[in-house]
Amino acid sequence: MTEVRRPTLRDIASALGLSVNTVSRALGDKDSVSARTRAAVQAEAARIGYVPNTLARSLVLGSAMTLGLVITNPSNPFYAQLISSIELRVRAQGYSLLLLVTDESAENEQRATEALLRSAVDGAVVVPVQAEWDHWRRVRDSGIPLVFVNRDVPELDCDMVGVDYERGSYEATSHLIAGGARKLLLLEEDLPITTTADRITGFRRAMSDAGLTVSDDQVRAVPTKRYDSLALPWQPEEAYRFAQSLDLPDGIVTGNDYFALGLLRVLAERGLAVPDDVAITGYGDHPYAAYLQPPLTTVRLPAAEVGTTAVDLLLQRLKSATERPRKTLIRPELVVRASTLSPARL
Amino acid sequence: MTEVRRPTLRDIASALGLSVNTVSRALGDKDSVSARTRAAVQAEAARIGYVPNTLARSLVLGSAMTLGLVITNPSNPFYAQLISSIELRVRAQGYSLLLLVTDESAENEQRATEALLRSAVDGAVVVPVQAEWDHWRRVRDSGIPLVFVNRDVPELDCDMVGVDYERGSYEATSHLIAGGARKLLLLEEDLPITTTADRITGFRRAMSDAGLTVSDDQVRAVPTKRYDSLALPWQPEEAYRFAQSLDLPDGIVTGNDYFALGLLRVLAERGLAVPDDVAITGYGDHPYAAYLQPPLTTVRLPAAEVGTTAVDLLLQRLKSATERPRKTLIRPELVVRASTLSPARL
DNA sequence: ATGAAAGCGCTAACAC
DNA sequence: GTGTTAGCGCTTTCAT
Repeated sequence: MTEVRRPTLRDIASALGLSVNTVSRALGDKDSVSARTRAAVQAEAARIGYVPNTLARSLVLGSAMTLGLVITNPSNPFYAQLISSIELRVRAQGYSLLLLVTDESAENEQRATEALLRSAVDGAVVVPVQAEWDHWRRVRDSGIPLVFVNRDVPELDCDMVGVDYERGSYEATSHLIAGGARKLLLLEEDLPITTTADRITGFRRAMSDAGLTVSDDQVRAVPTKRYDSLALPWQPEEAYRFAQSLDLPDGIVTGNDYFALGLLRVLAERGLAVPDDVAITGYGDHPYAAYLQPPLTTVRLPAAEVGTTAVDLLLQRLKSATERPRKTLIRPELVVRASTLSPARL
Repeated sequence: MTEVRRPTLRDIASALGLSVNTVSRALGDKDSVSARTRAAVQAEAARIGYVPNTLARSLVLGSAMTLGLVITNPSNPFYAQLISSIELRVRAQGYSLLLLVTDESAENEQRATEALLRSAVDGAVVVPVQAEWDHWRRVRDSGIPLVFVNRDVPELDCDMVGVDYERGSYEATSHLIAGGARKLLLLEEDLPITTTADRITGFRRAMSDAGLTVSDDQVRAVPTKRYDSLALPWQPEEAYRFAQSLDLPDGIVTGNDYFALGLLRVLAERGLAVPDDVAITGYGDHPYAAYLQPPLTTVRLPAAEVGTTAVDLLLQRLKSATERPRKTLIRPELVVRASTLSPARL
């Protein structure tokens, strides 16, 4: 492999006996360059394979045309879809995307903010760890707009796009109650994040609206291994172990599909029928949910819509920093399948 | 939000009555600056919240300390893990990561190479679409080292890290044969990529080694929707539909876990027992595989190892461009579960 | 140990 | 239309 010096504007200029400036305009501006010159420049550029140096361009323009994406865990299917939709939109708008993975670690997040500052991104889409936020204030204060996604940092008053987790949970719970369940259980993640808290709220509200009371042992957190995005932060395994020692009710709402998966095994082992003995709902509508035995009723998350909206908000914010921050919650959709469809109960 | 000018070396210099140069060295170099000056500079830098401008630095140094990752589909769990492991390693080495999603589209890939060239990345880890490769030659020839991952582009003679898909498929097939299956079927993706081809080879070889012949209708491609990374390129649904009209054998090897999922439903609907009537294997060991009914025998892919190795190869290549390209295949692991464990047959 | 000067590749003023 | 000049923020000679 030979060490190659990349062609610059100067190479084109000297080959054609023009000034660097003229070449620059010929390649960029609409007018202020004769058609002949422009054609000659473009021909020469193509011939030697000229590619503009974004670094130099960014330095003078003060913008790198780069956005940051700070995300906790790509192995979570919801976030994977988010990455795809965000990358798609960002690229369509002519920006590049810098990816930073935090693994639910505040320390990693802190380092990520430093990287964002150094790289001088024009803005960032952030799934915050929600443990600390002073470093985010620093980013915002240095003029880099942020859009929080999926979880908010209300202290900072930035744009935010999320999912109405409370509503999803409310609907799943109400659906179970409508199906005849009375003794309900909520199995949640033990992460200190608002998504989890919102689902708990939704569960409680649905119970309350149905005239049912909720005792403390009806809302349970499944112990979770953390800080390892090479695996998922939650596993069917953990829910399986946890549920083995559980006094099972007639309806279970879970905070994610993986929990439902572990649960299904426990129920099978105990010889309980789903949904006739116990009806269950998942959360996330992962690709396998429809193909479980029985197919899983679950809450479908609008990942692509969330991602796209986040990028659009960010780009708008880049144009006008003055508008007030907007908080958007996108409504998830309850997908009813056989794990809750118990004709016997209706 | 106030428009903020980021502090520069000059701000520190003028505040302290020093030259920009001295400040630069105080912040960087080991020596050649008095301890007093260095302390003063660092104090002032911290006070005003100085963050070096990577753009300017990169421009003069000729390296942006950025690597590219060009990947087809983050929603594929294998690639999601790859992204995590690569980002982790890249960041640990002080580099930033530019993410580009191609969605299995040659056109997107072409555009991705332009972005890589413009951004002047120091190198790139690439999961190639394998449809065209002239644009990759151009990237390599302009001095940007590439490491191909999971799929190779042999025409270009770059470093490559992959998975020994043939071996995984060989082992899965041999395992089914050892379990008593004689009439076997391979259900594969219909993507024109080497991973699929390699699995087919492994299947054929295992059959041949067992003295079994393979007719053309024993290797089938499941029709696949493509070009939409917001969803997966393959779905249980597709395999389900396809398998409905299939003459079922006593053992089925699938090219990914999603196919196995669709298959399980078909078998259940036909009243066939797994593994007693039909034994099946998946490919990928997705998080749900162990929790299916029955738990799925499948081939676990060493995603993290592949990702880490790829980054290490790339960084080595950045140091010495002269060594010969290395091709590494990492061995996957057959994970045996109940979908193939049929005591009755042994 | 510190400063002055040059330049990375590009674009934006301003002349002509 | 095109060229000249200046400068983005930083690092690297080379003086002092």
